[in-house]
Amino acid sequence: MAETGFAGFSARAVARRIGYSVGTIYNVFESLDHLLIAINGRTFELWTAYLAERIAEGGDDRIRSLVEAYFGFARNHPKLWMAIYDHRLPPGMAMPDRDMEKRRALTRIVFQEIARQLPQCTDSEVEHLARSLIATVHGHCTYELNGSFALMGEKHPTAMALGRVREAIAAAGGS
Amino acid sequence: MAETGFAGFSARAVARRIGYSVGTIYNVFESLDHLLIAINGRTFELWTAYLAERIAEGGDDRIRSLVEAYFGFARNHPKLWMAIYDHRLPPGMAMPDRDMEKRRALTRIVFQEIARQLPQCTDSEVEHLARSLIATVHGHCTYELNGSFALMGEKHPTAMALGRVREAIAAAGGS
DNA sequence: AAAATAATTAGACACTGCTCAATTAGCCAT
DNA sequence: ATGGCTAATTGAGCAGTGTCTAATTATTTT
Repeated sequence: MAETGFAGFSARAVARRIGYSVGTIYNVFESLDHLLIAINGRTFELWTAYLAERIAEGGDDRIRSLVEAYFGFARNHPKLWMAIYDHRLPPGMAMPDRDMEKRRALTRIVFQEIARQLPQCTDSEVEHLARSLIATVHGHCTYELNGSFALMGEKHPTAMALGRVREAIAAAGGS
Repeated sequence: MAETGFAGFSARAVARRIGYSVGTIYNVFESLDHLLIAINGRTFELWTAYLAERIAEGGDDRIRSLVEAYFGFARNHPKLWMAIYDHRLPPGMAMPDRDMEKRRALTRIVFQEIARQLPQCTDSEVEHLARSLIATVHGHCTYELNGSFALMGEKHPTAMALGRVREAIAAAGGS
């Protein structure tokens, strides 16, 4: 996935490279969707670990560390990162809870850091804001990776995202 | 595209429904990518027209009209809207200028409205901010359409996006 | 060594994007 | 009308895809 990207990914190519036949993959994974969920779940774990480490080892400006680590992981693994959002579950299918939890773990890190900046806010307020800020940074990150920002001549997407986050935290009464 | 979505879209299905064979489609469009570019180009035109109309017919709060129209179009045509971002050009291929222009037209509307709120800012400042706000709203819209916000229990994505936009304009010295 | 279980495979099915020689349709001058 | 020319259209074929299953091979247990 990291090499081919979502569009070029196929179960048959995986089978070839691991030296098994297609059938074996379908014995291990119920369907291609399940394999993709597993791959994206792993990506979420890597991403979460990367965020945690960069925040811990970063300086006092934890929000800056968070935003830059968000971008950093996506830039280091662009195809893995994009695959997370390229894969859409077929209508009837629900994501297994184990994989949902991997996604929540990343969200929780953001909650914690926003809460730290807004000690006077309720949990509910923090969660609302955190979700909005995740969407904000996600949007900037998407435009960076798919080349839209480059096409528009935008050279500092990370700084812009950080600016938006800072303004929102300030508006909510944070530091 | 509006019915099947990007993943379920195929040239053969198009051929069946227009009563032609596959070959004809490939005589008209150089490749499937070119057909997808044409479809997404049309979507951009529809979207731009919708934005312009809603801003013109909306009230004094033009920023609200803009953000709500951005979301509104995506909600009215979720599969068409998502197809814009689902389709990625193969590495070597460049987007034809006629289609690039359709995308710029939408961006220009946002520039104009941001500039209106920030008469004291330079064009360059407005363009930077506008790009960032597009990314911000895009992120919220993506999370709404792909169900992430619903999963997280977020009920007012449009209001959140509008809030972020308002804060950013205020921080830049706008009204 | 035999029986039972688990792992693995190859092939078939229906689908995909894409190409191209062969056919059909439309038009125009004789 | 007829023949000739061009433009439009076709569908079979290629290599690829996800998915399923009967048959085979490995492994473990008895």
